[in-house]
Amino acid sequence: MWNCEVLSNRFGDLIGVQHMSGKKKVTVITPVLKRGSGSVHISVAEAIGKRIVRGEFLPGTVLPNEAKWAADFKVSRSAVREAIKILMAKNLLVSRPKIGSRVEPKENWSLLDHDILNWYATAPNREEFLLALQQFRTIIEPEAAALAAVNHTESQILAISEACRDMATAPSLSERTAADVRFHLAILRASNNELLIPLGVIIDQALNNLFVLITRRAKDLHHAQGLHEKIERSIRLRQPQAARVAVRNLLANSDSLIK
Amino acid sequence: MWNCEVLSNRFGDLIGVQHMSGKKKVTVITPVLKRGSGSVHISVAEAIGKRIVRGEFLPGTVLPNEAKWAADFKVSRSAVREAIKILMAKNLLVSRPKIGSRVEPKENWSLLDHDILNWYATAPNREEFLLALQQFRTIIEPEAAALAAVNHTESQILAISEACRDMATAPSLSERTAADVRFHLAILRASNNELLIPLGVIIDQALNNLFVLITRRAKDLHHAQGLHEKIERSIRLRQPQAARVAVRNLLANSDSLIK
DNA sequence: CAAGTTTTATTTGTAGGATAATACAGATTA
DNA sequence: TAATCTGTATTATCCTACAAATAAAACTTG
Repeated sequence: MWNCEVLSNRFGDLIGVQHMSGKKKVTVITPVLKRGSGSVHISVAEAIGKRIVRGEFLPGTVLPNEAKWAADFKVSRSAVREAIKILMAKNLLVSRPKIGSRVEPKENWSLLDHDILNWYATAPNREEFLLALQQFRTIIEPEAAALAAVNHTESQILAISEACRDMATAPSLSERTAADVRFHLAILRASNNELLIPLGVIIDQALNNLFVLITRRAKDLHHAQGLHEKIERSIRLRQPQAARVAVRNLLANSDSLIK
Repeated sequence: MWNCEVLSNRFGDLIGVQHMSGKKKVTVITPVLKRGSGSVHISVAEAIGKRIVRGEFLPGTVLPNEAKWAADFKVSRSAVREAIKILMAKNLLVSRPKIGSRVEPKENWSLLDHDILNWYATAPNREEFLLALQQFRTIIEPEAAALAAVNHTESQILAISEACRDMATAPSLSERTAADVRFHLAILRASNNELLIPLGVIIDQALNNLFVLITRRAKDLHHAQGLHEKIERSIRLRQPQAARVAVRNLLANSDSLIK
């Protein structure tokens, strides 16, 4: 008689089923596919991708072959192949005939990809990850704001100002966070350097991971709002240096909330 | 009687076949697949991806359906589907039943992806693109160098110094460029912020597009070498501010070569 | 025995067909 | 008119079969 325990992490998604026989714990974990949301190949890509990103398959190792994934997940080989193509496109692995799919060195991963960041956020080293995110923001955002102060168009500054107002009037914390993200993305767009725009995923990720830490005290929220408005005004008045400084102040403020 | 003209761009890859009947030029361009290099689905993804990136299918429009692509390229529908999954993974499009594959707004594209960057480099607006690349570098690289000056490990500074020496002793211009790329990537790694590493594709792209513009005069090369060595020394001696300034000088120098 | 050569086995790559699910558009009905 | 049903086009999924590539084993041959 087998005794099965369903494993799940603190984020609530299923990791697998651990089989036990008496006291002997069998190490084989049968992966379980989270069905229902989206199509099958997306779910498979997510399942395999998460396991790679979490370090279950180290760079250089070859994954089980397509037939095995298909059997494990109880899906067709085609679905597995499409999933693997997705992971290939994100440079998590390369696959060659007879060899199989080999996990690429971490350097090649498209870490700035929306999905990979999400998978990464569920990985063990969360604090370290959050600090890297914030450090990245302090590199990008002051300069983006300075560029926005110089280059923004009329409609772009309108978007920034509107997001800033939405932050002030947001009824809930989650809506405030959404407006916050909109605010920073609007600044990236207003920089009018299209290469900066993909970095929005970093901001999105950071703010949505940070907002649980943000203190709900009205005083702090009011202070943060003032910092945002200072950024908005500097950009609107086309003062790049002031914008740079204002963004640095804001980021220093949220950094202080982490530590 | 039909008169066909094979179209190719200045990079030598085939774009399509333009059919002509007398003086009436038919606008339909039959896509041609560049076979031979890599697998079919990769080629298909590249062919479709390039056409999207070049603006042939504007954001919001739906692509021809899978059966049509399969017929046009004379490949199986499975191959087309795998190609489309690749483009989905890079956020160029979303595909849903009954709707088809719709091109995503440009904002969502993973522009920092290696492949997309390459496809982008073959698009019409090259000069603009190069300027955006260089602007991006001036945002990232000074700060990366400053971080590297603070955080680098022993082996990391060794890699930087070695690449710097390789630049000086490189026998050919292409080898010099390769060492140049290695140098800047080594600095990104030495920053020890893993989110910065994916930005290496920007540097790679910039340098490999720039090197055709670089004057071959020995004096200029010697000057550039001095600028690189100044960066190397500042990082090695753990002087972040000096490193920042040195990188800015280098980038200003290469900017002057463009204009 | 050593070194190269051929064969074999394993895995991904490609093809094409069958069926299901989905979502929009238009017809039908209350 | 409004709600519901039905048709239809398209992707989603699954399946089977075969092709191509290549690592490893078996086999020559000097």
